[in-house]
Formats: sequence, C-alpha cells, structure tokens
Amino acid sequence: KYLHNRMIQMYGACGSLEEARRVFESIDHPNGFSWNILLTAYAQRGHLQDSKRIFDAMPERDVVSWTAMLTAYSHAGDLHTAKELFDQMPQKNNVAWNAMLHAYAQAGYLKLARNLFDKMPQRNVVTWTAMVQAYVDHGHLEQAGNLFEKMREPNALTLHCMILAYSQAGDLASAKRIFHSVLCPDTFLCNAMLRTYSQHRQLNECESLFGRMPYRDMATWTVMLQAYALEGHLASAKRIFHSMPEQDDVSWNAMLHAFVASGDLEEAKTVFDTMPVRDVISWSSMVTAYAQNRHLSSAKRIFDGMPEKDVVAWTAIVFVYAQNGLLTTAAFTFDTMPERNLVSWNTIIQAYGDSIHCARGVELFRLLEMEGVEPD
RNA sequence: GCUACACUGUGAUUCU
Repeated sequence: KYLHNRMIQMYGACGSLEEARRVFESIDHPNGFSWNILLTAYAQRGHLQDSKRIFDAMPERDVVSWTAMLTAYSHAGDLHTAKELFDQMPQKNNVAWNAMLHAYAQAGYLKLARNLFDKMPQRNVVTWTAMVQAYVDHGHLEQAGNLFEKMREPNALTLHCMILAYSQAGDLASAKRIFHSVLCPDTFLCNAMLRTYSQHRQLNECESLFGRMPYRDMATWTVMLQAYALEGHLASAKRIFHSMPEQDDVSWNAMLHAFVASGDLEEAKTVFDTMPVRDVISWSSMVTAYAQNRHLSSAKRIFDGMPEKDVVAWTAIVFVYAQNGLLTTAAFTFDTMPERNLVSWNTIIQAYGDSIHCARGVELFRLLEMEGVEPD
C-alpha cells in the first residue's frame, strides 16, 4: 500500500492523472493517505471538479483533505468557497490556518490576512513568511520589513523573500545587507542572491559570489548561464553550460533560450537537435526563434510538430500570426485554442489595437472581463 | 515510514 501510494503521488506529480487513478483503483482498500494523495494529484493540476468529486466520495475526510480542497479553490481564484471550507472544517491545524492566510493574501485581502495572522492560535515560520510575502507582493515594503524584523527564526525562504522584495524595489543595498547578515548562507540563499545580482546586471558580483560558493547545484549553474547570456556573453554562457557537472532539462532549455534571445538561429537549432529531451518549453522556444527571424512557415511547422501544446505555445503562435499581419488567422487560432490566460488575451487585444480594427480590441477587452480574467 | 500550507534556475504579450 505504501508503494502504491508513492506511485499515485509520482504519477500525479508528472501530470499522469489517468495512471494515478488506475493505481488507486487497483488498491484493495485504499487508506486515508491513498485518498488524500489522489485528491491532491487532481487538485494541484487544477482539476477542481474532479477533486471535488473525490472529496465527496471519500469515506472519511481529515484535516489534510479539507486543506487540500481549500488550497485548490484558492488557486482557482474562488476565495469564497475556500473560506466556506475553512469555516466548515471539523478541526483546524496550523497548516489549515496558513493555507487560509495565504488564500486571503493571494486574493489581495491584506487586512483579512493580517486579522487572521493576529488571531491564529499559533504561528510558525510558514505563517510569518506568508504574511511577509503578502506585504511584499502588494508593494508594502515597509510593513514587510517591520514584520521581518520581529521574526525570531527566519529561514532561508523568509530571507529569500526579503531579498527579492528589496531587489524588486530597486534597493540592492538592503538585499545585500540581508544576505550578508547570514553567517553561512546555504546554496538556496546564494542562488537567490546570484539571481538578484544578475537582475541588477552586476556580473562581477555574480562571478565573485559564484566563485566563493562552497556548493553549487543545478540552479546555481543555470543562473550563471543566464547572467552571462543577459549581458550578451554567449560564449561564456556556453562555457558555463559545458562546465556544469551535468545538464538537466532546465539548463538545456536555458541554453537554448539564450541563443534564441540573442537571435542566433543556427546555434539554437544545433542545441535543439542535440538536446536529449525536448519538452513543451523547448519547442515553443524554437517557435519564437523562427518567428524572430521572420521564418513564418518554419515557425508554423515547428508548432504543428509539437507533441503537446500548452497555453504559452498557443499564445506564441497567435503572436506570430498577428506580427505577420495575419490578423484573421490569429483571431481564429485564439478562438479555437483550448485555454486562454491573461497573456493570450493581451496578445490578441494588442494585435487589434495595433491594427485598424481597434474597436474590436476594445470589444475583446470587455469579453476578457466577462470571462472573469483580471486585466492588468 | 507515504499525503495538505509560504518557497530558489528554463519558454509566450506589453511596460521598465
């Protein structure tokens, strides 16, 4: 049963929900773990209705099941139902309170989040970090800083959150100060600081920190690769890529994208043909690569050849059509694509806005709001 | 012993 549960979880993690369900159904008497794991597999993939069906079918629901549902509704933007679940939960633990706090924060209700924070039975480091993060995300840097100062045991994640906050606010000095307040920063934290330096185009600082890091993981190398690529040092980026102890799918994609972004179609093609595994990210990078070089038909050929397409890939091809003046094709593709998000809406609205059909752009903007997508 | 909460590296639009 333990092994079966692990299998359900693994299938769920890689998105094979059918397989996950098959394993679940092969279990004689699934235990509470099995049910919860299946439930979260569906919930974390955004299959809200299926999650709810599983939740309702469960022989018994514990605090884990309730919290998983709460989070699922929160991620789907349904704060109302999330709150109802929270109120109906037979018992609540710290995790449940934290999940509700985060739900409020995600929905932009900072005051409600803070009220919850103040009246919670206990607060742990997750609670504090979620609250700090909430202030950061909504641009309340001062309150974030105040709360942070009061924390007794910030962990790497909390520090990372503050580093990011100061970095986004353009206050590199404060970010550095926090980083240097840690005696032995772990790889996680160093990576965050590396990225911050990279974003502020401090390549020398990147190199110096990189050189001082006792341990490097995949993220370390990939951030360095990007830092060089961002400055246009493609040869150095390539050198980093080949110096890595091993390459994973993320670093391959980062290398590919570096060449795409630099406009080097030939190198991009070579990487694409060499990489051991091409996922949906690699394919859409290639769509963009051809589109940038005005190879409309090649872009389309790559797109059509994709084994699976996600919303990013669809949006990329819509943009390619629009950019080449094929507004009708862009619109048709937009209408028929299986899923749309804010970026896809922006893309099609801008396409109309740039054309003589800007009234249609305005019309689409209203449609976007009707679909319940929050415009930016 | 396995499940739920904040959480570091890769792709699309605009702005910086």
